[in-house]
Order: sequence, then C-alpha cells, then structure tokens
Amino acid sequence: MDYTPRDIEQKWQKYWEENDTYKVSNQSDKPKYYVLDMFPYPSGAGLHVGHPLGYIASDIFARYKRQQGFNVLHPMGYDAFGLPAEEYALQTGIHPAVSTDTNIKRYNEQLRSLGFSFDWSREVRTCDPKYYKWTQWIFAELFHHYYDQAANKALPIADLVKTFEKEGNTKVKAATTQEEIFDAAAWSSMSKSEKEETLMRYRLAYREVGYVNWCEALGTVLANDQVKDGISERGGHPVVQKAMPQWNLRTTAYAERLLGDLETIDWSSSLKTIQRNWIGRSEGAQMFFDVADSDTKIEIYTTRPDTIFGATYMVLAPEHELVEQLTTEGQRAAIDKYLSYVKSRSELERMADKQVTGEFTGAYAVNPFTNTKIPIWVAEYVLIGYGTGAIMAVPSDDERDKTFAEKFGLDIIDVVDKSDYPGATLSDKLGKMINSDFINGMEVPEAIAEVNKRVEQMGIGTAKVNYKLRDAGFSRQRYWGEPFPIVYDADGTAEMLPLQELPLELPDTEDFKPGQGGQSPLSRLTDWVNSKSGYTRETDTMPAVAGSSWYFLRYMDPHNDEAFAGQDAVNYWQDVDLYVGGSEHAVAHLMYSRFWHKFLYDKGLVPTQEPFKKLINQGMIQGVIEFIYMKKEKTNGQAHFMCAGLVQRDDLFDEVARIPVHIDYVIDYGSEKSFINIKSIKQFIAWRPEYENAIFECSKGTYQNGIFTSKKDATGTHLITHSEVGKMSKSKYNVVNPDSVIEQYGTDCFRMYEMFLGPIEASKPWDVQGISGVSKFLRNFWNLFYQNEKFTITEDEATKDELKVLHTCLKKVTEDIERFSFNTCVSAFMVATNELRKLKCNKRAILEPLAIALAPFAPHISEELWSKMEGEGSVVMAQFPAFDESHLAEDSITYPICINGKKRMEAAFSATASKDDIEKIALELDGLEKWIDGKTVRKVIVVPKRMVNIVVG
RNA sequence: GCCUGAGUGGCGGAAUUGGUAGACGCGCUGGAUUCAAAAUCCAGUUCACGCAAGUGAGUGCGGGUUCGAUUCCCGCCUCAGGUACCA
Repeated sequence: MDYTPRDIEQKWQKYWEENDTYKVSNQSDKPKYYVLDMFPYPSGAGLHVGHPLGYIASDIFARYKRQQGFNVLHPMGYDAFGLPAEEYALQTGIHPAVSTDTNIKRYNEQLRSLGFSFDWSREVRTCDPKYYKWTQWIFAELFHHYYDQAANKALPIADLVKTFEKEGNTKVKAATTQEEIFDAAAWSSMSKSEKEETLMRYRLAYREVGYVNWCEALGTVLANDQVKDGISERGGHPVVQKAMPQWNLRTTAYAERLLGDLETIDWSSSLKTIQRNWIGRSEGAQMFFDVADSDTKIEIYTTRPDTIFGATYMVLAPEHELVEQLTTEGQRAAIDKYLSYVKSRSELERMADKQVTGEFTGAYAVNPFTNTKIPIWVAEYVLIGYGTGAIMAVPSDDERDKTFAEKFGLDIIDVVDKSDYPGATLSDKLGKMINSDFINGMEVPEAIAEVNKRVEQMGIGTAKVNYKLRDAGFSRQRYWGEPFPIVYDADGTAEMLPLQELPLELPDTEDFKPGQGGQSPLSRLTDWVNSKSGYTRETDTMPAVAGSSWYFLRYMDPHNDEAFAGQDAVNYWQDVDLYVGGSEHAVAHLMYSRFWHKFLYDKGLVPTQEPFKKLINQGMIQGVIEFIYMKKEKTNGQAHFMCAGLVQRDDLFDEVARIPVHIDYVIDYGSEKSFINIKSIKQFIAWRPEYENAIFECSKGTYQNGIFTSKKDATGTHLITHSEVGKMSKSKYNVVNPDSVIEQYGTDCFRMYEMFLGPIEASKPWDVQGISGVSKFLRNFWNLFYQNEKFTITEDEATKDELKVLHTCLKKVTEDIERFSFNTCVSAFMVATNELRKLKCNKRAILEPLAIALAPFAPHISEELWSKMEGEGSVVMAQFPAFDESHLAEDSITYPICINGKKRMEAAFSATASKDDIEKIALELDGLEKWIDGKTVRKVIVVPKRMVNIVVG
C-alpha cells in the first residue's frame, strides 16, 4: 500500500482530538516538564513557513519528554491585544474583537494541521476578560507595593505608610524618586493629595509626567523598544519627545536582580549580553560642583572620578532645570537661540547627524579638587534622562568631551599616561595618573577608589551605581488593550479598583480614532468614563507586553476565577523548563516577564526567581525577494523596466529603481538566473495595472502593449530579475504559506524538512528544493513495513548488523535531541532507513523501536505504523526506546594510518588489540616502505579507536 | 565605535572532548527502466593535473602551538544580529 500522508494525517489528528491525547493534568506521579512557545500575535496574514520552525522544535522536545515518562505541559495561546488589529479597524471599520477572532480561528486551523501536541484545553487569549482580569490585578498589586532595598524585595505600601507615620522616611531605603527627607510630623501635616503624591514616588506602578516617545502619525506613545533609529518600528513614522502624564512600572528597582540572576539561567550568551547592555550597569560617583559666586550646586555623575583634575568645563543637558537660572544676561540670547534649535530637532535628526553643538551659559563652576573656575556649557550630547543630566567634562579622556573642547577651544589637561598600554583607547580604564596632585603615579583603578574616598570625606558626593535601564512607560493612548483598573476621585487622586470589581471590561465602540491631543479613543466614551459615581476612569490602556508578561503562569491553571493561577498548580509546574521563541523579544517581553515574575516571587505567589530556565532562540526562515529594475526616468512617458543583465553590462545601477515582484511570477526565483518571461509580465501587469503600457527591455528584444519586438529573431524573452534574501513579509510579496506545502507533501514531511534545513538557531532562506529528499525518506521508511503492497513485519530475531543500525540511530537521536540538534537527528533516521533497506530488514524487533523514536518528528506516520503493528494505545505515550552501547561494539576497528599527520592508508585491528600490538603491526604493513623509505621513524602515536600516526623525518 | 555570533564543495549543512574534513539531503553527470517523458532504481560527484593507478592542494586571510588544528592562541578581513552622544 502506498504512503498517502494526507489521509493518515487527517485520520490521526481527528483521533488525537477526540481522545484528548494531549490533555495534561496538574496531578501526576510523573516528574513535570514545561515546554513553552512564545505565543503568536494572530495577524491577518496567517502563518507563513517561518512561524512553525520554533513550534516544531519545541513539539519534538515535548513529545520526546512525554515518551520519556514526564508529565509534559505544552500549551498554546494568543497574544491578542495590539496595534495591528486597531489599525486594521481604522482602515476597514471591522471591530478588533471581530478581526482578532477571525484570525485566531485561522491560526487554530493552521496550527492543528501541523500536528502539534498542544493541550488546547489550556488555550489563553490576552484579550479575554477572564484573562485580563488578572493582568489588571497584578498591575494593581504593583501599585500597592514599593521596593524596599534593605529587605531587597517588594513590600506592601501600607507598611510604608505605617513607617512614615512613625518616623517619616528618615530610615527608609527604597527605590524612589523622593529626595526630600521628612519626619513623622511632616508626614502627618501633609494633605491627602500631598501624601498621595509622595507615595506615588515609591509605588512600583506609578503615574508621573514624563517625556515619552510621541508618534504623531500613529497618534500614540511608543515604548523605547518600539522606536528604532528615531522612527516607529511599525510604519516607520517620525517620533518626537512629548511631556505627558504616564503610568510607569518601576523596573529599575529590580535592575540589580535582573542583572545578577542572568547567571542562574541557561540562555544564549548573546541574549544575556543584550539584556546586560540594556540594563547597562555602571559604577561611578555622584558629586556636587559649586557654581562660582553662588549657593547653587550642580550634581553630576561620572564613572571616572579619577580624571577630576582634567575636568576643565561642565555641560548641562538642554532640558536641565538649572539652565535658566545659570544663564547670564550676556549669554541669554545665545542660549535661548540654542535651546529653540535643540527643540526643533527631532530624535530622528539627532540620530542622523551627530554634529557637535553647544552654547556657553556665561556661568562658571568650581572644580572642587583644583579650585579653578571652569565654564558651564549647554549641549545636546548630554542627555537629561541619564545620570543627573549634567557632567564634568574631561576632554583629555573622553572622546565626546574632546571633540567638543576642540571645536569650542576649551582647555585640555592630560591626566592619564597610557604609554604603558599601547593600543588602549580613551575609554579603557588603564594608565597612570599625571598632573593630578595626590593621586599622581597611581594606576586608574586605585585612583578611582582614592578619589571616591576623598569625595565622601569632603562631603561633596558618594560612590553610586547607575543603570541605563529606565522605568517602563506603561500607558498607551489606544483602544485595543487592557483598560487600567483605575479611577480618579474629584482631586485627581488615583485609586485602584478592588479585585471584586475586576475585570474592568473594555467598553464597546465603533470609533477607534485617536482622541484629541493624544487622548485614548476611550476618552470619548463619556458614559463609561463616568460610570462610577464620583469618579472618572483612566482612559489609557496597557501596552501589548502587559498580557504577555505572565501568560506562562496562566497556562498552569487557565480556568481559575479565584486567582491568576492556583497555588497547587503553580507549585506543581514551578517554571518553564524550555522556552522557544524569536530573539526579537530579547529585551521587551523577556525583561518584563522576568520583572513581573520576580515581583510575584517577592509576594510569595510563585516558587522560583526566574520564569524561564532554558531559552532557545530559533532563527528566522527568510524569504527570497525578487526585484525588477525600472529606469528612474520614464521613456515616452512610460515606465521602463530593464533586464538585470543590461543594467549590469552598462553599469546603470544609479539610474534604476528596484520594484519588488511577487515571487509567484518569477521563474527559478532565488537563483542567479531568476527571470520573468512574457507570460509572467502579463501576470505582473494584471496585478499592477499602472504598468499596463510599460516597456520591458531585455537583451533579445522589447515587450510593450502585448507586442514583443525582437532584436535578433528571438521568439521569447527572459527579463532577468534581481534576487535578495530577507524577511518574509507581505510587503515584499515573498510569503510562502505552509498550507500548500503540507497539501503536497504532508505535515510529517514539512515538519522534518524544516528541521532538516539546518541548526534551529540559524536563520536561513526558505527553499523548497530539498524537500523531495525528506519526502523520499518517509516513503522509504514506510516501505520497510511493506512487502508486495502488504503490511508485513516478522517476529524473527534481529541480527547483529540490524541491531547495530538500530542502536547507532537511537544513540545519535537521543543525544542530538538533548542538545537540540534536530537536523542531525533527521539525517540519522535517513542513514538507518537506507541501511535497513539494504539489509532488507522487516523485523518488529528493529522497526518498532525505530517507529517510536520517529514519533516526535513525524507523529502521524509513526502513529499509523504503530497501530498497524497493534501497539498499545497511542505511540505518543509509548516509552522512548533506550539505546544499548553493547550493540555498537565492533570486533575490529579500521584505523587510518597517517604519516606525519597525513592519512596514507587504512588498516583493521582487533578491538582488543593493545597500543603496543597496534604499533608493531602498523610498522610492518605492506606499502608503508614507500612512505618511510630512507627516513627514520621517530615516533608512533596510537590513539585507541581513533588513529595511528607515524612520525618520520 | 562597542558587544555577540558566524565564515567549510555548485547549494543547505555534518564533524559533540584537538584525531580519517565534507555525514545526510539537494543539485549535477552517467547508466537501467520507458515508444517517450515523469516517477523509480543503480553508480559517480571538494578542487587541480592525469586515460588510469595516483600526486598535490584544501575549512575567510596571515602567523603560532602540536606528532596531528575546521576545533586552541595571536593579528587581520568579511557577513549577520544587537546596541550607542549612557558621562
């Protein structure tokens, strides 16, 4: 009987669903194992061949663990809130809830057709009120807590209030922006709103006026990681800084733990580095410089206190609060002009051209160590958001200070002698101090410690650790997200809704346009805004990362209405053992999740400090992008396309633009010779009617308006296209949908082929060429069980050779699954199948374990063969066969014989032969004279089971 | 600029601890089958020279360590990803 993948696959997918094969219980004697995929955003385009790569890998691992006797949690769900659905609604008027639902249905179908072993009874959707009830609750809990640095954990804000009542904040060590010290009396004399304001500076979720990334075109505020190079990641619109009251999460409170605990988890080094850089810890000193002839002090932050004797001027950020006060009358006009110039520059411009700009305030500060007067400047290279927004400039040892000083003619004093360290750059903390009074002659690290000590003695500052990590802006002025569980009273004081009033459901509307001045669309729903008497509701919504920050916990107990997840469930499943997903979430999602998880840990609600023990970043499957060249200048008013060959020959690259073409029209797409012919030109014109009368010029002739004019008697033509590799995306017309591939080759083949393409972490272009090899393998595997069209397996005892083939394969597959090398697993199965075909083996003793081992990769064919072999239950639960080394042992081993490290011949030795025996026999081998003739044998190296090397000379 | 990876046949890739470089698959070449084609099967396929046996070269480039280096060390080049006026 022929292997007909589609019939088998549909049959078993139905069986699994009807029998709840993948349903997993929270009660089990088996050890637990949690395999998680990053849940998808259900976009309108559906899945393309790149999406399933990670899902297939994690599914293989989940199935493997299940067959090894683990109770495996392997869930799937949808990150369903987000901007695309809202933009789609703005264009089409279709409600985001409706389009999201439609998209999820399509994703469900596609994911099911891929044969994944998800427990669909645990599916979560972040836009489901039953789900976001708990997103809102966790946010409220963050509001009700502050970070106590003495206890090094989050504690209830109510405790803090008690402390304030007793002794003010005099002894409180907390993550806060509160700088003023107050005692109990001062606290009790504060008004209600003053108290609230003060507490707001401690809460882990707090409201503050801040500069946010404002995108006019999208009418919303974006998170830092949604902004790339000053333009929005989505849509590529310009982004500017705008002051707005925002809800924030005090992620910085956890900076040290987020950094330190990276050591405890098994993530790739590149990913850990990305997170480390993002957190950006730096050790330095915070200190005050007196302003000359004034009581004012300027607070600065530096990582190089040792260079203070070279501090010849100071710089304030343009937004710094002292700029106004310090500017002298003489410089007022110049400073005002400079400030308005800075304001006119968008983030984009600042990034694009980094010219050195600045203006002198007219004021001077006093260097506390040299007691010399140094000028105070304003410059945009100092950022208000980092450190204190002011620096002491050391032009001798800082690249930026140096260019600035050179441009404006400021003093430069060398303070570090780097002559002992050739090749060291300015930013390296290396060298000996010079021109620096009491630290002269010290090495840099020693000098840093010495100056820090002196600074503290003088009472002008302290050593301080700074982080680049900023608190997370959490407000979005858009519709399709979780409403904040917040109401404001008549004074504008924020109150969190209690759990009984959650979820606060997103009100329905047909109008998704941004509100006035960046207000959320919810602000127009006045009935809803005022629906709680005496209060008004917060109208912003949470960002997409909110729902994804804790979804992995919800899967543990997805239908619980009393808690985000029951404590029994959380204590049973603990944490995610294996997490698979794309590295594009390296900062946002993976940082927020770790933050939320640590907060819940502090509250005693989860048993682990880190949510994801091991993380694998699957690579991207890229697409081929095909372009045709179009002349920038029209010919006789018509667009003029040219063959890539002509562009190349006449070097016309500057005169042409590249127009992407749908890959379906391109013959041999992806190859150097890819081209379109007249038939595809007609398809192209049907797709792009604006080019109806365009000219298509190639070497053999020209096509226009349905007529091909040949140059030299050619009948047809190839217009060569330009191929590139890039992201698969709708806008590049290069999306390959898995459905058609599955239709043709079957799910098992698709799964194995995606794994066979290469290492899971590598990115590679999709290329359907090689799939026939995998398809052939599956057919050959199937045919091992068939003779003359009939399912035939024998109960005969397996031979030594057959056992060796089986156990070699089992060993390779087991070890390779454990190290996530799935591509080599596939080739191990191919090798075994080829060998068994040669041996004409159809014995149960060999084929049954092989079918079980193949099940994680190709579950449908394995299930079918398993049932034909009358295996018990589903192959999904069949014990994964263990390999037995004893079957791998050989009687004799073939050694390469090398002369001076180069292989010259081969010889077989008994597996039990001693090193000396091998050496003796090797030196007497026939044909060896040729190589050692006339030379002396200096040494013979025998590596048991590996090789023999004879050193002559 | 800095950080993290990677660079191996015509192509995707393998070589796990320093020990036969190129597993497995695609493609290509030749053959069988066929009226023919597709499909299938068999053989070959790193490059150069050679009819062949064979000889030489060979894992981005240049050095080094070693009996032996794709693997370790030093210096460079290229590509990918991340990141940046972060004091």
